[in-house]
Amino acid sequence: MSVIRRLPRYYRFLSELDEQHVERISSTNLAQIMNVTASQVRQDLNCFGGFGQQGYGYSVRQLKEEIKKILGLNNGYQAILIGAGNFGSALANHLSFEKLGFELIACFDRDENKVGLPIGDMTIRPDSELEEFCRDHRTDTAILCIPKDAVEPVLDQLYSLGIRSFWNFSHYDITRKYSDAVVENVHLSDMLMTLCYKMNNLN
Amino acid sequence: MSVIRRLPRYYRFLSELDEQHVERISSTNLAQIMNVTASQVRQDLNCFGGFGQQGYGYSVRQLKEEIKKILGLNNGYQAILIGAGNFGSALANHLSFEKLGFELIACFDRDENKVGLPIGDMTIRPDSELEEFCRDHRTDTAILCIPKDAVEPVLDQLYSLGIRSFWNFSHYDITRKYSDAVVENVHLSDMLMTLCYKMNNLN
DNA sequence: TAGATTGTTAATCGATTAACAATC
DNA sequence: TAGATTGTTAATCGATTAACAATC
Repeated sequence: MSVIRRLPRYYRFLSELDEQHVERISSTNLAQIMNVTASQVRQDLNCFGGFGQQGYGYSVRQLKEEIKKILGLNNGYQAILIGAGNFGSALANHLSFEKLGFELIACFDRDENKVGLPIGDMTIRPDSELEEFCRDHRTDTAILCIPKDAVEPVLDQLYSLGIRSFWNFSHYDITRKYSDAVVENVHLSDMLMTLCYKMNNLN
Repeated sequence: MSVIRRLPRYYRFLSELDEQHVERISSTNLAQIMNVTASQVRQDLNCFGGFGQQGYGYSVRQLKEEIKKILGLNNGYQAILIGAGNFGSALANHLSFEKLGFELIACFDRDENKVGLPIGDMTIRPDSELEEFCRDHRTDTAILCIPKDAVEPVLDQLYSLGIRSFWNFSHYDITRKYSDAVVENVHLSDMLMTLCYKMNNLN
Protein backbone atom coordinates (compact mmCIF):
# COMPACT_ATOMS: atom_id res chain seq x y z
CA MET A 1 0.00 0.00 0.00
CA SER A 2 2.81 2.41 0.65
CA VAL A 3 4.08 2.65 -2.91
CA ILE A 4 0.54 3.53 -3.89
CA ARG A 5 0.32 6.31 -1.33
CA ARG A 6 3.42 7.78 -2.94
CA LEU A 7 2.15 7.64 -6.50
CA PRO A 8 0.05 10.82 -6.33
CA ARG A 9 3.12 12.61 -5.03
CA TYR A 10 5.24 11.38 -7.93
CA TYR A 11 2.49 12.46 -10.23
CA ARG A 12 2.40 15.94 -8.72
CA PHE A 13 6.13 16.49 -8.99
CA LEU A 14 6.33 15.10 -12.48
CA SER A 15 3.45 17.33 -13.58
CA GLU A 16 5.34 20.32 -12.25
CA LEU A 17 8.53 19.31 -14.00
CA ASP A 18 6.57 18.80 -17.19
CA GLU A 19 5.07 22.27 -16.90
CA GLN A 20 8.57 23.64 -16.52
CA HIS A 21 9.43 21.82 -19.74
CA VAL A 22 11.92 19.51 -18.08
CA GLU A 23 12.22 16.57 -20.45
CA ARG A 24 14.23 14.01 -18.59
CA ILE A 25 15.19 13.33 -14.99
CA SER A 26 17.34 10.78 -13.19
CA SER A 27 16.23 8.92 -10.11
CA THR A 28 18.90 10.82 -8.18
CA ASN A 29 17.51 14.17 -9.27
CA LEU A 30 13.90 13.26 -8.68
CA ALA A 31 14.82 11.87 -5.30
CA GLN A 32 16.48 15.14 -4.36
CA ILE A 33 13.46 17.17 -5.37
CA MET A 34 11.10 14.88 -3.53
CA ASN A 35 13.20 14.33 -0.44
CA VAL A 36 13.45 10.58 -0.73
CA THR A 37 16.25 8.16 -1.65
CA ALA A 38 17.15 7.41 -5.24
CA SER A 39 16.85 3.76 -4.38
CA GLN A 40 13.26 4.21 -3.41
CA VAL A 41 12.45 6.10 -6.59
CA ARG A 42 13.88 3.34 -8.74
CA GLN A 43 12.27 0.62 -6.67
CA ASP A 44 8.90 2.36 -6.74
CA LEU A 45 8.89 3.13 -10.43
CA ASN A 46 10.20 -0.24 -11.42
CA CYS A 47 7.47 -1.98 -9.51
CA PHE A 48 5.02 -0.83 -12.19
CA GLY A 49 7.27 -1.47 -15.17
CA GLY A 50 10.57 -0.34 -16.59
CA PHE A 51 9.90 3.25 -17.48
CA GLY A 52 13.51 4.35 -17.39
CA GLN A 53 16.44 3.98 -19.67
CA GLN A 54 19.87 3.07 -18.42
CA GLY A 55 22.38 5.84 -18.79
CA TYR A 56 19.62 8.34 -19.53
CA GLY A 57 17.03 8.42 -16.77
CA TYR A 58 13.29 8.85 -17.12
CA SER A 59 11.30 10.84 -19.63
CA VAL A 60 9.28 13.22 -17.48
CA ARG A 61 6.33 13.36 -19.84
CA GLN A 62 6.19 9.63 -20.40
CA LEU A 63 6.61 8.77 -16.75
CA LYS A 64 3.90 11.24 -15.80
CA GLU A 65 1.54 9.67 -18.32
CA GLU A 66 2.33 6.17 -17.14
CA ILE A 67 1.54 7.07 -13.56
CA LYS A 68 -1.62 8.80 -14.70
CA LYS A 69 -2.67 5.54 -16.30
CA ILE A 70 -1.78 3.51 -13.22
CA LEU A 71 -3.77 5.87 -11.03
CA GLY A 72 -6.63 5.71 -13.51
CA LEU A 73 -7.01 9.47 -13.70
CA ASN A 74 -8.54 9.21 -17.15
CA ASN A 75 -11.49 7.11 -16.09
CA GLY A 76 -13.75 10.05 -15.26
CA TYR A 77 -15.42 8.31 -12.35
CA GLN A 78 -18.72 9.98 -11.60
CA ALA A 79 -19.08 11.17 -8.06
CA ILE A 80 -21.90 12.62 -6.01
CA LEU A 81 -21.51 14.72 -2.92
CA ILE A 82 -23.60 13.89 0.13
CA GLY A 83 -23.83 16.87 2.42
CA ALA A 84 -23.60 20.49 1.28
CA GLY A 85 -22.21 21.98 4.45
CA ASN A 86 -19.00 23.94 4.67
CA PHE A 87 -16.80 20.98 3.86
CA GLY A 88 -18.91 19.77 1.01
CA SER A 89 -18.98 23.26 -0.45
CA ALA A 90 -15.24 23.62 -0.06
CA LEU A 91 -14.68 20.42 -1.98
CA ALA A 92 -17.22 21.26 -4.67
CA ASN A 93 -15.80 24.72 -5.17
CA HIS A 94 -12.09 24.23 -4.81
CA LEU A 95 -11.09 20.73 -5.79
CA SER A 96 -10.25 20.06 -9.42
CA PHE A 97 -12.10 16.79 -9.63
CA GLU A 98 -11.42 16.42 -13.34
CA LYS A 99 -7.67 16.50 -12.76
CA LEU A 100 -8.01 13.89 -10.05
CA GLY A 101 -9.94 11.29 -11.99
CA PHE A 102 -13.48 12.27 -11.11
CA GLU A 103 -16.44 14.22 -12.30
CA LEU A 104 -18.67 15.71 -9.65
CA ILE A 105 -22.14 15.31 -11.08
CA ALA A 106 -24.52 16.09 -8.22
CA CYS A 107 -24.85 17.21 -4.67
CA PHE A 108 -27.44 16.19 -2.11
CA ASP A 109 -28.48 17.53 1.26
CA ARG A 110 -31.21 16.47 3.63
CA ASP A 111 -31.81 20.06 4.74
CA GLU A 112 -34.80 21.33 2.73
CA ASN A 113 -33.60 24.89 3.23
CA LYS A 114 -30.46 24.20 1.26
CA VAL A 115 -32.20 22.49 -1.62
CA GLY A 116 -32.08 24.59 -4.75
CA LEU A 117 -29.10 26.64 -3.65
CA PRO A 118 -26.08 26.67 -5.93
CA ILE A 119 -22.95 24.69 -5.12
CA GLY A 120 -20.03 24.70 -7.51
CA ASP A 121 -21.74 24.68 -10.88
CA MET A 122 -24.57 22.56 -9.56
CA THR A 123 -27.73 22.96 -7.56
CA ILE A 124 -28.28 21.24 -4.24
CA ARG A 125 -30.80 18.42 -4.50
CA PRO A 126 -32.90 16.87 -1.75
CA ASP A 127 -31.97 13.42 -0.44
CA SER A 128 -35.34 12.25 -1.69
CA GLU A 129 -34.05 12.46 -5.26
CA LEU A 130 -31.06 10.23 -4.59
CA GLU A 131 -32.63 7.02 -5.79
CA GLU A 132 -34.02 8.44 -8.98
CA PHE A 133 -30.78 10.22 -9.74
CA CYS A 134 -28.67 7.12 -9.30
CA ARG A 135 -31.00 5.14 -11.52
CA ASP A 136 -30.61 7.74 -14.24
CA HIS A 137 -26.89 8.40 -13.89
CA ARG A 138 -23.99 6.06 -13.47
CA THR A 139 -22.64 6.89 -10.04
CA ASP A 140 -19.29 5.43 -9.10
CA THR A 141 -18.44 7.21 -5.91
CA ALA A 142 -20.14 8.98 -3.05
CA ILE A 143 -18.36 11.67 -1.09
CA LEU A 144 -19.65 11.65 2.47
CA CYS A 145 -19.49 15.09 4.04
CA ILE A 146 -22.04 14.49 6.75
CA PRO A 147 -21.72 13.89 10.46
CA LYS A 148 -21.08 10.38 11.69
CA ASP A 149 -24.58 9.99 13.09
CA ALA A 150 -26.17 10.77 9.74
CA VAL A 151 -24.12 8.27 7.75
CA GLU A 152 -25.76 4.90 8.30
CA PRO A 153 -29.16 5.40 6.62
CA VAL A 154 -27.81 7.19 3.57
CA LEU A 155 -24.91 4.77 3.29
CA ASP A 156 -27.33 1.86 3.29
CA GLN A 157 -29.27 3.53 0.52
CA LEU A 158 -26.18 4.31 -1.53
CA TYR A 159 -24.95 0.76 -1.14
CA SER A 160 -28.28 -0.66 -2.19
CA LEU A 161 -28.13 1.58 -5.25
CA GLY A 162 -24.89 -0.15 -6.17
CA ILE A 163 -22.33 2.40 -5.04
CA ARG A 164 -19.20 0.71 -3.78
CA SER A 165 -16.70 3.54 -3.57
CA PHE A 166 -16.67 6.18 -0.85
CA TRP A 167 -14.61 9.20 0.05
CA ASN A 168 -15.45 9.41 3.69
CA PHE A 169 -14.97 12.53 5.79
CA SER A 170 -16.90 11.13 8.72
CA HIS A 171 -15.73 8.80 11.47
CA TYR A 172 -18.26 6.20 10.52
CA ASP A 173 -16.46 2.93 9.76
CA ILE A 174 -17.82 1.94 6.36
CA THR A 175 -15.89 -1.26 5.76
CA ARG A 176 -17.07 -2.82 9.00
CA LYS A 177 -20.53 -3.16 7.49
CA TYR A 178 -19.68 -3.26 3.80
CA SER A 179 -16.40 -5.08 3.46
CA ASP A 180 -16.43 -4.94 -0.32
CA ALA A 181 -16.55 -1.16 -0.38
CA VAL A 182 -13.57 0.83 -1.60
CA VAL A 183 -13.01 3.52 0.97
CA GLU A 184 -10.66 6.44 1.43
CA ASN A 185 -11.06 8.02 4.84
CA VAL A 186 -10.17 11.61 5.69
CA HIS A 187 -9.98 12.05 9.42
CA LEU A 188 -9.08 15.69 9.86
CA SER A 189 -9.44 15.59 13.61
CA ASP A 190 -6.99 12.71 13.86
CA MET A 191 -4.49 14.72 11.85
CA LEU A 192 -4.91 17.74 14.06
CA MET A 193 -4.33 15.58 17.13
CA THR A 194 -1.21 14.25 15.47
CA LEU A 195 0.04 17.81 15.07
CA CYS A 196 -0.75 18.35 18.73
CA TYR A 197 1.26 15.27 19.61
CA LYS A 198 4.22 16.46 17.58
CA MET A 199 4.18 19.83 19.33
CA ASN A 200 3.81 18.20 22.71
CA ASN A 201 6.72 15.87 22.08
CA LEU A 202 9.36 18.02 20.44
CA ASN A 203 12.73 16.26 20.74
CA MET B 1 5.85 7.42 13.70
CA SER B 2 3.24 4.77 13.08
CA VAL B 3 2.25 4.20 16.69
CA ILE B 4 1.69 7.93 16.92
CA ARG B 5 -0.60 7.94 13.91
CA ARG B 6 -2.69 5.35 15.70
CA LEU B 7 -2.96 7.20 18.99
CA PRO B 8 -5.77 9.54 17.91
CA ARG B 9 -7.70 6.51 16.82
CA TYR B 10 -7.25 4.80 20.18
CA TYR B 11 -8.33 8.01 21.79
CA ARG B 12 -11.48 8.18 19.70
CA PHE B 13 -12.54 4.63 20.44
CA LEU B 14 -11.76 4.92 24.12
CA SER B 15 -13.75 8.15 24.33
CA GLU B 16 -16.70 6.36 22.80
CA LEU B 17 -16.41 3.46 25.18
CA ASP B 18 -16.16 5.88 28.05
CA GLU B 19 -19.32 7.65 26.91
CA GLN B 20 -21.05 4.28 26.84
CA HIS B 21 -19.88 3.83 30.42
CA VAL B 22 -17.68 0.87 29.63
CA GLU B 23 -15.23 0.71 32.50
CA ARG B 24 -12.68 -1.86 31.47
CA ILE B 25 -11.56 -3.48 28.27
CA SER B 26 -9.06 -6.15 27.31
CA SER B 27 -6.59 -5.80 24.48
CA THR B 28 -8.47 -8.58 22.69
CA ASN B 29 -11.76 -6.69 22.92
CA LEU B 30 -10.31 -3.36 21.95
CA ALA B 31 -8.52 -4.99 19.05
CA GLN B 32 -11.79 -6.46 17.82
CA ILE B 33 -13.56 -3.12 17.95
CA MET B 34 -10.71 -1.37 16.20
CA ASN B 35 -9.95 -4.02 13.63
CA VAL B 36 -6.35 -4.59 14.63
CA THR B 37 -4.51 -7.42 16.41
CA ALA B 38 -4.46 -7.73 20.17
CA SER B 39 -0.70 -7.94 19.94
CA GLN B 40 -0.54 -4.55 18.34
CA VAL B 41 -2.78 -3.01 20.95
CA ARG B 42 -0.61 -4.31 23.78
CA GLN B 43 2.59 -3.35 22.00
CA ASP B 44 1.30 0.13 21.22
CA LEU B 45 -0.05 0.87 24.66
CA ASN B 46 2.92 -0.57 26.43
CA CYS B 47 5.28 1.60 24.45
CA PHE B 48 4.04 4.58 26.47
CA GLY B 49 3.91 2.83 29.82
CA GLY B 50 2.17 -0.05 31.52
CA PHE B 51 -1.41 1.14 31.65
CA GLY B 52 -2.95 -2.30 31.92
CA GLN B 53 -3.32 -4.80 34.67
CA GLN B 54 -2.65 -8.46 34.17
CA GLY B 55 -5.76 -10.57 34.44
CA TYR B 56 -7.98 -7.51 34.25
CA GLY B 57 -7.28 -5.45 31.16
CA TYR B 58 -7.27 -1.69 30.83
CA SER B 59 -9.37 0.89 32.61
CA VAL B 60 -11.10 2.73 29.77
CA ARG B 61 -11.23 6.07 31.56
CA GLN B 62 -7.65 5.93 32.76
CA LEU B 63 -6.28 4.80 29.42
CA LYS B 64 -8.20 7.52 27.64
CA GLU B 65 -6.77 10.12 29.99
CA GLU B 66 -3.25 8.78 29.59
CA ILE B 67 -3.46 9.01 25.83
CA LYS B 68 -4.93 12.47 26.14
CA LYS B 69 -1.85 13.47 28.09
CA ILE B 70 0.51 11.84 25.62
CA LEU B 71 -1.19 13.64 22.76
CA GLY B 72 -1.06 16.87 24.73
CA LEU B 73 -4.72 17.64 24.18
CA ASN B 74 -4.82 19.74 27.35
CA ASN B 75 -2.21 22.22 26.21
CA GLY B 76 -4.66 24.57 24.52
CA TYR B 77 -2.28 25.51 21.73
CA GLN B 78 -3.36 28.78 20.19
CA ALA B 79 -3.91 28.63 16.48
CA ILE B 80 -4.64 31.17 13.79
CA LEU B 81 -6.26 30.44 10.49
CA ILE B 82 -4.68 31.85 7.35
CA GLY B 83 -7.21 31.98 4.55
CA ALA B 84 -10.95 32.32 5.05
CA GLY B 85 -12.09 30.55 1.91
CA ASN B 86 -14.41 27.58 1.87
CA PHE B 87 -11.92 25.27 3.53
CA GLY B 88 -10.91 27.73 6.18
CA SER B 89 -14.56 28.40 6.97
CA ALA B 90 -15.32 24.71 7.11
CA LEU B 91 -12.57 24.17 9.65
CA ALA B 92 -13.49 27.22 11.70
CA ASN B 93 -17.15 26.26 11.80
CA HIS B 94 -17.08 22.53 12.12
CA LEU B 95 -13.94 21.36 13.84
CA SER B 96 -13.97 21.10 17.64
CA PHE B 97 -10.57 22.64 18.13
CA GLU B 98 -10.87 22.57 21.90
CA LYS B 99 -11.36 18.83 21.92
CA LEU B 100 -8.33 18.42 19.69
CA GLY B 101 -5.85 20.40 21.75
CA PHE B 102 -6.21 23.81 20.15
CA GLU B 103 -7.94 27.10 20.48
CA LEU B 104 -8.67 28.97 17.29
CA ILE B 105 -8.05 32.59 18.20
CA ALA B 106 -8.05 34.48 14.91
CA CYS B 107 -8.54 34.29 11.20
CA PHE B 108 -6.80 36.26 8.48
CA ASP B 109 -7.44 36.81 4.81
CA ARG B 110 -5.67 38.94 2.26
CA ASP B 111 -8.92 39.70 0.47
CA GLU B 112 -10.09 43.11 1.69
CA ASN B 113 -13.65 42.21 0.77
CA LYS B 114 -13.71 39.41 3.31
CA VAL B 115 -12.27 41.47 6.13
CA GLY B 116 -14.85 42.11 8.82
CA LEU B 117 -17.06 39.21 7.86
CA PRO B 118 -17.83 36.65 10.54
CA ILE B 119 -16.17 33.25 10.59
CA GLY B 120 -16.95 30.81 13.39
CA ASP B 121 -17.25 33.09 16.39
CA MET B 122 -14.57 35.42 15.03
CA THR B 123 -14.24 38.19 12.53
CA ILE B 124 -11.97 37.97 9.53
CA ARG B 125 -8.91 40.21 9.88
CA PRO B 126 -6.71 41.61 7.15
CA ASP B 127 -3.25 40.12 6.64
CA SER B 128 -1.85 43.52 7.52
CA GLU B 129 -2.79 42.92 11.15
CA LEU B 130 -0.90 39.65 11.37
CA GLU B 131 2.25 41.08 12.87
CA GLU B 132 0.54 43.16 15.50
CA PHE B 133 -1.74 40.29 16.42
CA CYS B 134 1.10 37.85 16.88
CA ARG B 135 2.98 40.34 19.02
CA ASP B 136 -0.04 40.69 21.27
CA HIS B 137 -1.12 37.03 21.40
CA ARG B 138 0.88 33.89 21.86
CA THR B 139 0.42 32.03 18.61
CA ASP B 140 1.57 28.45 18.49
CA THR B 141 0.21 27.21 15.21
CA ALA B 142 -0.84 28.55 11.84
CA ILE B 143 -3.39 26.74 9.75
CA LEU B 144 -2.64 27.37 6.10
CA CYS B 145 -5.78 27.27 3.98
CA ILE B 146 -4.43 29.23 1.07
CA PRO B 147 -3.31 28.21 -2.41
CA LYS B 148 0.24 27.00 -2.85
CA ASP B 149 1.29 30.13 -4.70
CA ALA B 150 0.21 32.38 -1.84
CA VAL B 151 2.07 30.47 0.85
CA GLU B 152 5.68 31.63 0.66
CA PRO B 153 5.36 35.30 1.67
CA VAL B 154 2.95 34.71 4.51
CA LEU B 155 4.89 31.68 5.69
CA ASP B 156 8.07 33.76 5.81
CA GLN B 157 6.25 36.31 7.89
CA LEU B 158 4.76 33.74 10.24
CA TYR B 159 8.13 32.10 10.69
CA SER B 160 9.79 35.41 11.44
CA LEU B 161 7.09 36.02 14.04
CA GLY B 162 8.22 32.85 15.75
CA ILE B 163 5.57 30.40 14.60
CA ARG B 164 7.01 26.92 14.17
CA SER B 165 3.95 24.74 13.86
CA PHE B 166 1.80 24.48 10.77
CA TRP B 167 -1.27 22.61 9.68
CA ASN B 168 -0.79 22.80 5.98
CA PHE B 169 -3.59 22.28 3.45
CA SER B 170 -1.50 23.52 0.54
CA HIS B 171 1.05 21.65 -1.53
CA TYR B 172 3.79 24.04 -0.54
CA ASP B 173 6.63 22.07 1.08
CA ILE B 174 7.24 23.91 4.34
CA THR B 175 10.03 21.80 5.80
CA ARG B 176 12.21 22.22 2.74
CA LYS B 177 12.78 25.85 3.71
CA TYR B 178 12.16 25.65 7.45
CA SER B 179 13.47 22.33 8.63
CA ASP B 180 12.74 23.04 12.27
CA ALA B 181 9.04 23.55 11.64
CA VAL B 182 6.52 21.04 12.94
CA VAL B 183 4.22 20.31 10.05
CA GLU B 184 1.14 18.22 9.45
CA ASN B 185 0.16 18.18 5.80
CA VAL B 186 -3.31 17.50 4.47
CA HIS B 187 -3.18 16.70 0.81
CA LEU B 188 -6.78 16.10 -0.13
CA SER B 189 -6.06 15.78 -3.82
CA ASP B 190 -3.50 13.05 -3.14
CA MET B 191 -6.11 11.17 -1.15
CA LEU B 192 -8.68 11.49 -3.90
CA MET B 193 -6.15 10.15 -6.41
CA THR B 194 -5.51 7.25 -4.07
CA LEU B 195 -9.22 6.46 -4.11
CA CYS B 196 -9.07 6.63 -7.88
CA TYR B 197 -6.17 4.20 -7.87
CA LYS B 198 -8.05 1.78 -5.65
CA MET B 199 -11.07 1.85 -7.95
CA ASN B 200 -8.88 1.44 -11.00
CA ASN B 201 -7.09 -1.54 -9.50
CA LEU B 202 -9.82 -3.60 -7.86
CA ASN B 203 -8.56 -7.16 -7.16
C1' DT C 1 34.18 3.35 -26.16
C1' DA C 2 33.44 5.59 -21.58
C1' DG C 3 30.18 7.58 -18.55
C1' DA C 4 25.85 7.55 -16.71
C1' DT C 5 22.07 5.57 -14.83
C1' DT C 6 18.76 2.07 -14.58
C1' DG C 7 16.90 -2.55 -13.02
C1' DT C 8 17.38 -5.81 -9.63
C1' DT C 9 19.31 -8.48 -6.02
C1' DA C 10 20.99 -8.61 -1.36
C1' DA C 11 21.38 -6.42 3.21
C1' DT C 12 19.36 -3.69 6.59
C1' DC C 13 16.02 -1.83 9.14
C1' DG C 14 11.64 -1.36 11.38
C1' DA C 15 7.09 -2.73 12.27
C1' DT C 16 3.81 -6.41 13.07
C1' DT C 17 2.53 -10.73 14.90
C1' DA C 18 3.07 -14.81 17.79
C1' DA C 19 4.12 -16.86 21.98
C1' DC C 20 4.52 -17.29 26.66
C1' DA C 21 6.19 -16.24 31.26
C1' DA C 22 4.84 -12.94 34.79
C1' DT C 23 1.25 -11.56 37.65
C1' DC C 24 -3.11 -9.76 38.98
C1' DT D 1 -5.90 -21.22 43.85
C1' DA D 2 -7.29 -21.03 38.89
C1' DG D 3 -8.35 -18.14 35.10
C1' DA D 4 -7.51 -14.21 32.65
C1' DT D 5 -4.82 -11.03 30.58
C1' DT D 6 -0.91 -8.18 30.42
C1' DG D 7 4.09 -7.08 29.45
C1' DT D 8 7.76 -8.49 26.83
C1' DT D 9 10.71 -11.27 24.11
C1' DA D 10 11.39 -13.73 19.88
C1' DA D 11 9.93 -14.74 15.10
C1' DT D 12 8.06 -13.09 11.02
C1' DC D 13 7.04 -10.11 7.67
C1' DG D 14 7.45 -6.17 4.71
C1' DA D 15 9.52 -1.98 3.38
C1' DT D 16 13.65 0.72 2.74
C1' DT D 17 18.33 1.23 1.52
C1' DA D 18 22.74 -0.21 -0.47
C1' DA D 19 25.26 -2.19 -4.01
C1' DC D 20 26.40 -3.43 -8.43
C1' DA D 21 25.92 -5.81 -12.81
C1' DA D 22 23.40 -4.82 -17.04
C1' DT D 23 22.94 -1.67 -20.66
C1' DC D 24 21.89 2.54 -22.99
